[in-house]
Amino acid sequence: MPTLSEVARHAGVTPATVSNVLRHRGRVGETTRQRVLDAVETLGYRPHLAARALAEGRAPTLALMVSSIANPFYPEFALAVERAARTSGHFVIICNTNEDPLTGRAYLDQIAGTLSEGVLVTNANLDFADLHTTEARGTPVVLCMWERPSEPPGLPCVAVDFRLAGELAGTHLLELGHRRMGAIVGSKASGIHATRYEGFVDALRAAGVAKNRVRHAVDTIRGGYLAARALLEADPQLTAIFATNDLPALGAMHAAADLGLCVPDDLSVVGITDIELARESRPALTTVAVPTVEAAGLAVDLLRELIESSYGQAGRGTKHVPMRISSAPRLVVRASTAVPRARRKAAANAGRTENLE
Amino acid sequence: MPTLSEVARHAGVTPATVSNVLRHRGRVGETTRQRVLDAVETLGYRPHLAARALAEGRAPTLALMVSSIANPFYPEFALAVERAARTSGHFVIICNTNEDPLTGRAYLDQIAGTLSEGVLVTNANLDFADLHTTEARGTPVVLCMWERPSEPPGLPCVAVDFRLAGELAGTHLLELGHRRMGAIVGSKASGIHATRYEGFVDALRAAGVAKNRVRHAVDTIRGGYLAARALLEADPQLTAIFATNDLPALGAMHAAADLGLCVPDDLSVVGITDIELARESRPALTTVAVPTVEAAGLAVDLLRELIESSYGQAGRGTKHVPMRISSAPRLVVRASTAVPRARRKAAANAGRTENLE
DNA sequence: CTGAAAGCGCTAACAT
DNA sequence: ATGTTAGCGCTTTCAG
Repeated sequence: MPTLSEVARHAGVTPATVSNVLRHRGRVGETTRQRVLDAVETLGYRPHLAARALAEGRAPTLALMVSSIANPFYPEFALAVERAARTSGHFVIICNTNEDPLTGRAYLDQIAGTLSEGVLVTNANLDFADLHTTEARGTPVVLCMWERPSEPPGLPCVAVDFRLAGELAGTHLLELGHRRMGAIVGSKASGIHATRYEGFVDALRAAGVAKNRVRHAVDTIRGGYLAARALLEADPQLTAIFATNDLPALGAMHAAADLGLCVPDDLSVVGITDIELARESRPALTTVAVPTVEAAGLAVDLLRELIESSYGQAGRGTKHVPMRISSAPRLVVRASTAVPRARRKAAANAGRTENLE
Repeated sequence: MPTLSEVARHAGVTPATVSNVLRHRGRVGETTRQRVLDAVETLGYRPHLAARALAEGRAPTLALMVSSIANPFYPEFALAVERAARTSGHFVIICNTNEDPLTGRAYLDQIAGTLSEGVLVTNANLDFADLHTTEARGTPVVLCMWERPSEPPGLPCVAVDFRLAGELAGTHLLELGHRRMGAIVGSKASGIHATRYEGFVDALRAAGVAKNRVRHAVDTIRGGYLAARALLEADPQLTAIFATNDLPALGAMHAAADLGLCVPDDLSVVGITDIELARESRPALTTVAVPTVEAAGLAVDLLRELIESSYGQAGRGTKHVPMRISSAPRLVVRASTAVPRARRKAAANAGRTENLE
């Protein structure tokens, strides 16, 4: 592979000049510029990114920490992150922590600041102390999906109002006439979904509805399935189930099917996130859409800014921790929610009565 | 961040020695070794990967080219790749081509050999010429999921016998008694699924069954849905549908549902791959499982070997192109396939008759 | 067993 | 407008 100096020699200039024309820095005469470009072309020169990284003191990569890329939310998010990262010439290294804080730490220790100039963190179950450490070492970190805009974490982040998401789900169910509902709260270990559930409960409480059973579950279709079955067996009168994530919501639909319940007529189901699968399920899942792509963009932008401003390096301690807030989640009504059957009958009767009048 | 020399100074030795103890190279006295280790510990030294990459002439990353990480197969594969890569100290940079050869080329041009010492390629719709170019420039490339073990491509690869996968699917349907089947062939553009379909057709042909309608589709649930509807509308007598991938197969199930057909009683559906969703669908999808994790492991191993042997750099042209073959795909019977209804009735009648005798 | 020295390919002040 | 000169942090012969 040709190097800068070879190109320089070929063009009859010095490496510095070549570097300048390539990076649009400094002033370079038009003729030499052309000569250099030609040399680059004929030699097929490509800058050596590792060398450049060393010289610049910054590698053109971002580390994206995820718990497991196999969870369908992450790929969608990762794709958005990659798109955003490319616009600033960054590559993304994908780091699966598998929910293991030690794996996460190992990643941070190895690449933060040495191969990546920034770290993006999703709910990867990382140790916050480790994140602070890497930040203290000079590598900016941003949390990509903070759940509580009202309670900033100690780290730069992009917050999404997940409490509102839960509330919207609850309100929707309430408006349809549901009064007896179940809730499936995912990610028990990390407790990260608590906020969503709070929002849901708030909605019910505001409406004076107290009937609400909860069940924790792992954040998968299967987890939701199991939780929903338990919920439905404990209280067969439930007319609706809210899940803090789409995957468990999908599982709840399966559980309903297995119990001979028809969704949405016998049981309404609503989730949160709006992953692609939500659109593709049968019936299509009503869910509260979270601005994933937007959040990814905001996160990358924020990280980029922190990098430029060398956040963390300078006056540590006194600076305020930036937080960006994404646009609000919004309800997407599809086919998995409806007026509960009992109500519908009542409404039908009412209608008939009216007709008779 | 502390550097090697700082550690050296702190330990009263030279950088070379520190490097040696850290990399278990060269002979170092036990006492100095300990001293160095202590210094590393107290200073919190972490090797600068970019610097090391430059000095060693090789960056510790692998580029994984995928068409779109949002397609659920890729995350599963990517996860396996990352796991395998880590065992040799490699990080993985995820490169979404979005099916665009130009994007793919841009990635290759930028990072191959400059930030990544190897490239892993899935069906990312890359230009083979570009791959050959990067190989010629000295960066090993391996194709991760070559579909025809009998026809090696010109590049190192891991092959999976996808013809057999199609055949297994066909045979399964045949054995259940299906005679009138439809096929959904995905990824028309790249033609990559043709082999799977061939296998399917071979099976039918061998059984003397010619009834088989084909339809091409994009490789998504929606694509499968559309194709299945078209198939079923064109020939309502179809008792089974084979799809060259799980996603379209899932879509076919939805189409059946919308047409009032019960899977598997009215229509059997079988796919290929066995992505996680196949286990989670309702009914669970019968499919031909492909050894994804194994293939990922083989691909990383192969790539690693090529890197060690500096394949491509030395005696170009005369070498033979290595190919690894994964274990065979195998049928996983779940709930989406069954004996066709007509047959079942016949069998029932036969049974009754026998009983009467 | 350890140190000295050169250099990986590039960038960045500073000179000219 | 271009050239000079130092490194970036690490590895790696080759001496001692």
